[in-house]
Amino acid sequence: MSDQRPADRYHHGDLRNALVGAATALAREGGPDAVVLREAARRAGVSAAAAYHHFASREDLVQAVKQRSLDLLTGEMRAAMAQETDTRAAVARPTDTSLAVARETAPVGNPASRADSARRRLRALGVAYLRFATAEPGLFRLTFGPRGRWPVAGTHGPHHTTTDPFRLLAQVLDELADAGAVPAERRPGLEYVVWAAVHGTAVLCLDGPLASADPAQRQQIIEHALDTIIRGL
Amino acid sequence: MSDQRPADRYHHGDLRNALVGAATALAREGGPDAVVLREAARRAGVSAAAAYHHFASREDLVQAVKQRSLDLLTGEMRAAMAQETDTRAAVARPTDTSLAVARETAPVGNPASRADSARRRLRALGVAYLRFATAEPGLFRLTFGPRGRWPVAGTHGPHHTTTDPFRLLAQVLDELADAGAVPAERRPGLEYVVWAAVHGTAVLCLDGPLASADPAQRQQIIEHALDTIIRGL
DNA sequence: TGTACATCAGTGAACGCGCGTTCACTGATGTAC
DNA sequence: TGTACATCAGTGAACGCGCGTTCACTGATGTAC
Repeated sequence: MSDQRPADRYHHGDLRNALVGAATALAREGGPDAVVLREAARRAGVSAAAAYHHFASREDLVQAVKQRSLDLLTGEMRAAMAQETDTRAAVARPTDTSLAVARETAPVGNPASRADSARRRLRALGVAYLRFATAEPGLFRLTFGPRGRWPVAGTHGPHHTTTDPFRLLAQVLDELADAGAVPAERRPGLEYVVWAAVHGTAVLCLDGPLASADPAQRQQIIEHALDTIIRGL
Repeated sequence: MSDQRPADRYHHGDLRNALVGAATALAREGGPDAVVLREAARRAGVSAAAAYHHFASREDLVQAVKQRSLDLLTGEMRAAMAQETDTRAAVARPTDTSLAVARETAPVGNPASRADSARRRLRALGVAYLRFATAEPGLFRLTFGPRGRWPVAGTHGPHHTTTDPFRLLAQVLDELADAGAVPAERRPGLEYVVWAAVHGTAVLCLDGPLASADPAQRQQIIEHALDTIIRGL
């Protein structure tokens, strides 16, 4: 799937997408500062001015890239969580292959096993987040830099108008609280605490002292961090 | 103390310092991208070319700002820790006003009280780090951005050739391990785990979803995060 | 104490760069009749 | 089915911007004799 326009056509047909694609590639290669409108247009095989029929400004284009990047992360986190849910469900009910999210299948088993399974899912979410960060450092820095596109909680009730990764995290923490693995008084705001710890680990791996560590050591720290967070709940 | 050169003098006398000072002010005001060599020279009352007698390049100047910023953070963390040490020492020995760092006065009291006091110091370090981040977001982003000036552990033995904040953290964690509050097998790499959690909290407060939260809520999350980390050790 | 001179730390003008953005335009498309 | 025309999505040249950096230079300083 090339973003390049076919040479024989005057109209591109899907230029907006092509520009976002090219800009995303730029971000992937060089992070936030590498997202250059003129270069994205060049890669799409189009004049720079053409971009202004689709975006009000460079910033507008960058926003679109951030959104696309966040969508990618969301997809991976959903997949990681669904897989963990499947695994668990498969143990209990071998024939169930549904992709239903955790909440719908959670109230199964005794509290201890429910807590265990929620902890596994929480860990899977963290692993997915960190995998994305290390696999796509450019996109990660763009999405979570200053004026980034952070997932945010909605203001209208729980699990409503909420961007997905945040919602997934909230869901798992609710399960842990329901199973008694997190005292009720500690539940409020816990999303931010867990997120901060995982995000900080990503930053240390990408830009911090762990950037120059060898992958094995990095992986060890990641495990250590996830263990510590879960233990601290 | 103005960085501006006295109008009647041709030679500045302390231009290098003045440039770093002006550049630091720029970083304070606008973060990494705001550190513009020409503007720093302007503020120092000097031509842009003059800067090249003191720095090889803009990047060189930026490095100096990063170092200065890290020194500021180091100072605040040392102070926070010394104060917590003093408080503790004052309880035990009211007349002792020395600024000796914790390690030198640590082996006092039973393990439980030593652990408690180390936990208080760990918390104080975290609070100081977060206070710096929120008080100086521009410097913080510069110092801990990509290609930042991260404190790093030295390679020659423990607590050797180590930048200070890292060393302080390692010290407190050693105390906790000595007091039995951290199982020995979990001690290696724990600096990075704790640092990641605290750093992530800072990022969420500066650039993330907590940036738009009111200070009271932010403070609450901070306390929650520190509690969770310490509990998870 | 005075003078010649090397050295250091400034000046100001200029360069090239690549960017975001605007402009008047033109080619292609599709719809009304 | 053909034609007029509005609309949309491109072009390419140009603009201004502020930056980092270089250059040949000059004023101030301090040291050797």
